[in-house]
Amino acid sequence: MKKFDDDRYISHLSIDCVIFGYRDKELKVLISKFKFGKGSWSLPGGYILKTEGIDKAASRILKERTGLENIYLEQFRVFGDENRIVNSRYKDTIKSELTKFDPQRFDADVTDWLTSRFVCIGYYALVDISKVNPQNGEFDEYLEWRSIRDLPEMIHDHSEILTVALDALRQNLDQKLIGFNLLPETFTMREVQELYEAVYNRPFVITNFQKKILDLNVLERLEKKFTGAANKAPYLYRFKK
Amino acid sequence: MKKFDDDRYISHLSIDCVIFGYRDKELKVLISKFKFGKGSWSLPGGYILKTEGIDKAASRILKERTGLENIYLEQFRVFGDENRIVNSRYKDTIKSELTKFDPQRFDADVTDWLTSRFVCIGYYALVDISKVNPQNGEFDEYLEWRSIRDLPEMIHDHSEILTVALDALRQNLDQKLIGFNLLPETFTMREVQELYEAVYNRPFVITNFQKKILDLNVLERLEKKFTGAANKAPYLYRFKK
DNA sequence: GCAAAAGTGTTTTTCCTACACCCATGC
DNA sequence: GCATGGGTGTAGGAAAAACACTTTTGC
Repeated sequence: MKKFDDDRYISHLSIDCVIFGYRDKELKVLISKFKFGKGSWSLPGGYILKTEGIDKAASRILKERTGLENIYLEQFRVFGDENRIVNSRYKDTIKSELTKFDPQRFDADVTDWLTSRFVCIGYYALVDISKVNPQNGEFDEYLEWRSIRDLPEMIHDHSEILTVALDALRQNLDQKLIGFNLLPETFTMREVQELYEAVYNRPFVITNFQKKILDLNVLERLEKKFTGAANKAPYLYRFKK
Repeated sequence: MKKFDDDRYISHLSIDCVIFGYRDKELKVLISKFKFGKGSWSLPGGYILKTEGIDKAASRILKERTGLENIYLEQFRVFGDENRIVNSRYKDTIKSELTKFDPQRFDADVTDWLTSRFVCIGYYALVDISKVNPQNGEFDEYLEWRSIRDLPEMIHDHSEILTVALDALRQNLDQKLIGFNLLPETFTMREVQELYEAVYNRPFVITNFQKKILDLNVLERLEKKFTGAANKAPYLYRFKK
């Protein structure tokens, strides 16, 4: 394999993505079992081409891992402490494992570049989890949807990045009406409520929740959904474009 | 003068600061009459040392221009469009004027560096305007406090950055109780109200405003302030630490 | 009919707004 | 006393929360 071409990218600047999905009444995050650094977990990330806008770079990185385009994306914070990588206890392991893995592709220059000081722009993404087909990146052993209530130890400051992303999501979910990006095309009111309960980790009163959401006037009611259960069939809704 | 040492800084990454102050019932921004680029206006900004955290860099840049330390600072957005500098109509003028101004300090390498593509981290700062003693930076002809209702044309995308900063301030003023950073140590309730009116550009009902602020329970009431005016003396307040 | 869940309507509470009123101050 | 602005109390209304009730569905 040919040498990793760090020269195409802006140095010392990276993007990390917190990809949120929703399934089984749980808010989930797509994280990567990292090939290097003792098999720790990491957020999907990447670098910015010298000729590429940062939103474009984030979209590209997401496309690579999820296969999806036009994903809902929000920049939420820059992480730029001078020691965030340099003092990381993963740094040296990663460096030596990279070299061992492929000395052609990762020579000393490249591993220095990869493990140097990085300022990281954090983005979070909201996806319809059923549409995602996770694709390993170059540094991923595999990707996995993990519940936000059951997160493993993560590399560098990625746990902190994730926490800040979740805070930002909680702040924006209501205000910007972005929650529907986590649901399929059509959904019942109960599903919306369960999503909110998963994000905020607290119950809502069903009748008031329904009123609140319908009063927003952003949903259109479709036909009923007959599940075969012995109870009244709920309406399906769709987000108005 | 010796050559501008771009090698100390992370390349393609900059910080711009929107410094808010409050005086004469108006919200003001400290902006710089730029020495180059036809004397346009610009936001105070700077670069990040390779060994320096970004918050630290922002503090340093602010210290240089205002003389103050421990300023309230908030990161609010990254501006990373690939064309934000490259396609700017100011780029070529700035480049040639820099060279003419000091060919030793700004040779071709340096001017290329300075006018290359930059990703810019936006910070806003809140200061007690009476404590600021504006200091020109290397590229400033002079600095000036301008009302947000009377802003000049600005270089590159600095007008947009300013607009986004003001939006972020409006979002956070209430929520994070940061407004008091714009006021002196002690202040009357009316002064708080006038500050809010300046920021949001709308009137508040005085009685209800007072109740709202006092109910936050973050102010302590001090002695009265006798102004010599023929009316009841208002209380002074101080922000509880 | 019955259990389960959906959905609607009503009451209660809380919060916000408007406004009337009293208070301190200097002349 | 009086004009001026500071500060408090209260009534009305809108929005949110709590709760009671009706409807639909499959067995």
